[in-house]
Amino acid sequence: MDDLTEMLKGTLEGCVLEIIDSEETYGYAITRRLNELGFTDVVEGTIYTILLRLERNGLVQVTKRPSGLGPPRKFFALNDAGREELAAFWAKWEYLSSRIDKLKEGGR
Amino acid sequence: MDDLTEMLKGTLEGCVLEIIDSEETYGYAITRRLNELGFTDVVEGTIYTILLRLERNGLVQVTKRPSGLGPPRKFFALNDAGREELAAFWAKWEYLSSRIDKLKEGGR
DNA sequence: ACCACTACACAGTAACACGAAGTAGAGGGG
DNA sequence: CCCCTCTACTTCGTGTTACTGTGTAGTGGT
Repeated sequence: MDDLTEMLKGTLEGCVLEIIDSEETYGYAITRRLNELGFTDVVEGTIYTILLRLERNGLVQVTKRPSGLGPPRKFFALNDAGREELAAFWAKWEYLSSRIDKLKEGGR
Repeated sequence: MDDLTEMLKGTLEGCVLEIIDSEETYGYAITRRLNELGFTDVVEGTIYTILLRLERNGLVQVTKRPSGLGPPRKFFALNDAGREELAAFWAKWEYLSSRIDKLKEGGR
């Protein structure tokens, strides 16, 4: 699938929140997971900027743990604010995708 | 619905293409149509920049016609390139929304 | 004269995903 | 022993996009 970057704006962060919510995990693994899920072109740099943003906005709790096969990992878990943000994201997605699908079906 | 602007990036242009494809129309009317369809916060300034972009990218054919109740209108119609772009947009939307819905259903 | 509605244009802003480069740790092959 | 690969995180700069604000202009109503 060719360039999805513009369409991902605003949704990729929500996807990251969802993944973190389903399991405490770290940047590199999140990137791999997204690649598996069909977001094939998402690269680490993108995810790390999102994770730093989440941290800066106080939506996640961060724990550093040694890895065994590389540098230590920064594990992320959602806090209450993060779960609220995730719920808000899904509400928006629901709203937007329903409108767009309706538009696609020919309008009214 | 609170701020959808980030999520609209990449999709709003496609919505405009779809509206133009369904009927030759002009900026002000497109804005009103989008507002009706639930994109309540979309304003004219946004649509005009999109229309200028479409024109610059050679996706539309433009015709100026007098209005009768205001300044002349610039009517937009898709050309072949525009219809191709629209098809590509829907393909991307289909792809992305299916992946995100799958992620929402709990992943795998 | 003033206001409301229609209609378009344009300069500036903020947010976001991405690319590129770098740092660092662990393990394996020649 | 050095190089390469894979894991893992960071940071700076870039391009695209939607939005905001402001301005212009035409028509009709009060």
